[in-house]
Amino acid sequence: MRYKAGLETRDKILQATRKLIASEGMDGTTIKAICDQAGVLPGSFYNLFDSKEQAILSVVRQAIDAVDPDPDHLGTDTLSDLVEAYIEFVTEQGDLARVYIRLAVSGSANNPEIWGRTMRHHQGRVARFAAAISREHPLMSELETERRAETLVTALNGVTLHRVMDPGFDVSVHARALLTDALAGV
Amino acid sequence: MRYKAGLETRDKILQATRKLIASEGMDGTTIKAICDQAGVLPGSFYNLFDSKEQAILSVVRQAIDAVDPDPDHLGTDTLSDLVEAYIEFVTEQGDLARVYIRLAVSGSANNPEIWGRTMRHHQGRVARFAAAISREHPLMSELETERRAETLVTALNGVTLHRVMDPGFDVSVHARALLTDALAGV
DNA sequence: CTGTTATTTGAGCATAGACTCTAATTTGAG
DNA sequence: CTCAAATTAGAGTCTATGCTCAAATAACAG
Repeated sequence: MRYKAGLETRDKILQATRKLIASEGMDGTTIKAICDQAGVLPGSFYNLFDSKEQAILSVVRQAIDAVDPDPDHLGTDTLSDLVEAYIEFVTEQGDLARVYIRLAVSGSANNPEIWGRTMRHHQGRVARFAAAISREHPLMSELETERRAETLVTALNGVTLHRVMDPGFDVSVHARALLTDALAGV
Repeated sequence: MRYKAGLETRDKILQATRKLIASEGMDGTTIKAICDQAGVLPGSFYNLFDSKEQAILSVVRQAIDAVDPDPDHLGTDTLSDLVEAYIEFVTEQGDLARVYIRLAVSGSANNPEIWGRTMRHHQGRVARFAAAISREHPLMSELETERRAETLVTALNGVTLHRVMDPGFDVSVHARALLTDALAGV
């Protein structure tokens, strides 16, 4: 892939794949469906991707990146910043949020590649949350900080999980409540 | 199906289906895999079930029933009882917990039957949690009670979601933390 | 323009999956 | 024991899916 046309086609295919994973799931996303949606024929698909799995992995990477735009930036985010960023991700990028949740369930089950990625991402995320908590509560033990961060991150994913099922579910209310509760007793 | 042999075969098939959904997911669960695992041939399967979907739905029902053994019993459970029961379910019945989480993601997406069941179950569960909160905090407004119940139930599902990915994840610690936090600021 | 390389086309292959059918076997009520 | 009904066996059908390939077309560096 070196010409402009190829790059555009690649993009159309990835968009189609993303939309399909979000609506049909990983297994329900077929080559035919991707090609129809992208307005492309199988030959073109296989000119740009080695396999269906490769296209799916690209979308998986997009989703993970979208959750945590800058995972190494152990910066000055407050816990509230992190939660608000997550709320925005879930509400503004519905398709990617769906992909993100499906990752954990369908993807991780039988694909070690996806499982590894997801777990590493989760750990990084917990570390980031823990750092924020630690900044706001310097006296809290490291163990306690870590535990609170992990509880919060998994709980937030639960909220997203429910949102994926029920589009009317108000993510922001429940996510903010989790944030408040998480540090209420400190 | 009226003879004893048929009932036993039916049972073997459902066990196999349950195990397979837990390990491979709904789409990964094929007739051949079910039959191999159950030690049965396709002809027997279709003598007892109309379709693959019917077998899956039976297991789905099992999973939902196992989460909330007695959903109409708006009894005297405390919130802690409910959380502990859920912890036990997740840790003691790993396969069904996996099925339960997959329900929400893979199942609900394209199967209105499963989606409806899951949503109804969720509502019932939230109501049960809300009733327990209300009993323990009679002065709390109904709206607030409901919201706290819903946050807690979805957060607990998030903990289960993570446990499904990482068997080493300590459900009880995080679930109990959610319980404590949920009412810490009251 | 030209020639090389990238891209697209679309028919086609191989495999796997859901499900069917008929003949044989087993069950158990009377 | 008997016989109708239930169950099992297992080969076979049909469709969908992932992927390939050779030929035709488009892109673009020089």
